[in-house]
Amino acid sequence: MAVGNGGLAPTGRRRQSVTIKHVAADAGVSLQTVSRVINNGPNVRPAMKERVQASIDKLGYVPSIAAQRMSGSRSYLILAINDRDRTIADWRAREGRDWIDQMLLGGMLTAAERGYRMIFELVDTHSDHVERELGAAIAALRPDGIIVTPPHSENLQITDLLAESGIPFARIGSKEEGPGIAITMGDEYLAALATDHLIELGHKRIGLIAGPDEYSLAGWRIDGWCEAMGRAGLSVDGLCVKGDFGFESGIAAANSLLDRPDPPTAIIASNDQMALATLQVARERGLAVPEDMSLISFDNSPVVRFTDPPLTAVEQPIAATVSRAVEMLIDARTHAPPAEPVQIQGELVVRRSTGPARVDGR
Amino acid sequence: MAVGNGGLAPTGRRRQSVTIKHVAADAGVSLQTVSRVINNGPNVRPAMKERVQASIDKLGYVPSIAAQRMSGSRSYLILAINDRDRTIADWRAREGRDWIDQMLLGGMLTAAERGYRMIFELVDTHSDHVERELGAAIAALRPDGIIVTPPHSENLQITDLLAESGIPFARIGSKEEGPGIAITMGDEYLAALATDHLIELGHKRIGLIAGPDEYSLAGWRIDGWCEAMGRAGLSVDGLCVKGDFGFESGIAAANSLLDRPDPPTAIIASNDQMALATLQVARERGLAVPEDMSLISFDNSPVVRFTDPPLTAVEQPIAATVSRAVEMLIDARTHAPPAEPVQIQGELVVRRSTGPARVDGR
DNA sequence: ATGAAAGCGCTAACAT
DNA sequence: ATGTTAGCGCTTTCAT
Repeated sequence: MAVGNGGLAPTGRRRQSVTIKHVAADAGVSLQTVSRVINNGPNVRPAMKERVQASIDKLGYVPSIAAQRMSGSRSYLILAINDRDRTIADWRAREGRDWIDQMLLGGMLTAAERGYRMIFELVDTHSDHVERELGAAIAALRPDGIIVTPPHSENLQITDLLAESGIPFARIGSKEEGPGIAITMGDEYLAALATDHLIELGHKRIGLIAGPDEYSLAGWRIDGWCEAMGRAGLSVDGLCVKGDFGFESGIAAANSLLDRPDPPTAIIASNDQMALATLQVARERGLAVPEDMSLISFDNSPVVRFTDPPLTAVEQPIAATVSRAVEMLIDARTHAPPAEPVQIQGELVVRRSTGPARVDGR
Repeated sequence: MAVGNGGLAPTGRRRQSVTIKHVAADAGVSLQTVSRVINNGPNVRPAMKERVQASIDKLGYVPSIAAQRMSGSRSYLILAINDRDRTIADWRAREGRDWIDQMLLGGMLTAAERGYRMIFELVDTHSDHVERELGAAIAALRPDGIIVTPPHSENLQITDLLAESGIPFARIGSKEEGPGIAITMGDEYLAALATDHLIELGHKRIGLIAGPDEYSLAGWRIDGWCEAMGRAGLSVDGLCVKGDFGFESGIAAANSLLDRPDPPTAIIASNDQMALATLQVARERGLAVPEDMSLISFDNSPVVRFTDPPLTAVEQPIAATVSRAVEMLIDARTHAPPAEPVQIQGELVVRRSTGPARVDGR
């Protein structure tokens, strides 16, 4: 017979079995005191607190988050917003991109530690009803914090709406000034890191397949690559081609790079899909990787470990980033969040798609 | 006064901007009538309904789910429970298992269509505080439906607790009688299908690497294989070895199968991890796949498309299953859910790891 | 077919 | 340091 339900006749409508009232009655105190204990409020004598806690434990009482929300306090909900089309496309493709997984788990575990839960919501970016969709989610849930990812995190229509809602929010993949906590994964540094790795291997012509302008992080990766090339005194002329993060665009970009009279001996692709495409192009052209051409990928989703050869890749620490975002969002109640963009550092995972440049320079 | 935050002074505590009251005032009706319109209740004249709906649209009103929950109605929340250790291990490993992704998206999209949201929760199976963990989640959220996956779906401690809570729940991967909606993915049929595929290719000795007894579905897969072998007049003697769904156990199982004086010419592994292990063992032994040995995997997670060769695999329709579960759970308010186990059919995806048996029988 | 009143479980504001 | 009161936004009685 479970705990709780103590004196309650099982006849009535089945509402919440054990409420704050039961606890108050059991401990012989007022509702308020119980509430204070639950919320670690001040002005409770240790002895009192202990007694109430004992009743809570005994009855197995857990506060209803709906009721907590109602009375003007927290909802204990963190909302994570992702782009609908992109998320569904990835999901359908089943090609092993696991950023939703990483977001969910990174966020969920951290949230759980603090008594919060995460809810995911898909929202169309390119749509005149963004406001309605997002506004509805906010109104329905009234979350205590919201996490937005690219491209939403750079969509002014969205960030303005969030700012107006008064709910703390984190912009992942954005370093713009403005409302909300900006968090990045050090794209510029990582691109430079990847480039340096290739330079150390003796490569002189290092191509970059960039992402679309719509994403600022695509630009930061270009910056990092340019910076590292410049530092080494290497030219970047004609070595940067834009893709759209899709496989097909990667094919085109890789071909355009390799069609040059003086083709790169190494290529950095700004995401896994375009790297996979580049790998295929190399194979079609009879170029061995890494003997004839080195390749580095961005994202490091699981699939790049299973290609032949496994790809050297820049790891995007998505779980850690979302986890940190959740923490800052929860803390925003009490401490003011950092005004400067927060950076969660990724790293380069060296595998077998990168090797020394050929001495003949080809 | 007050569309949105329009007239609201930013001074006061910021509560829900547009409430049912605003709508009632705007439409010049009682709260009750608005509530009836929201919930598609009876006894509202079409004209009235239209007028209220107009106000709702105009003000952009969205009901607060917390308030809806409070007043004894629905919470519009579906809770999905997964095993903590297994989920975290998969996530950390980043080996491309995507069942969480499939669950989340399959469930989330269907839930969203009906105005519901999904929340994920990790619970330890092997723990004396299952009751506390699960009970706390239920008490805090009061979801309208709960989805449990293996091994939870076959844990009596858990299913009993759920039954007692009075909240509709779905047991995925379980066909036991008892409370809750049982849903399976046709494991027995699928195992037979895989076996038949190999038999048609001329294989006579088809090994099975089974899953642990803890999972009923492991048994169903054995049954399906046995049945197909029997139908074809083939012996199963010594051709079934148990693993635990882990890579290492797959290595051991594959070795044990291939060490036989009369080794199988084809192997079915009960999940992807063990299939990957089998592939590695084959490679180590100099067996070409599929020339020397055919291999079929269960689950069809993204990674098996990227191995060399890509694996023929049984597809587990996780997204469809969870989607169906969500639907039945939501419908449980009105229609009684099916008493018989529901089956969502998977399929066999033929790739390049299966081929004709060698004529010499080796 | 509509409205008024009561109350869900909890916390904020105000006592004491 | 503790208790009392009012009310969050909504749905459920129970009128009319």
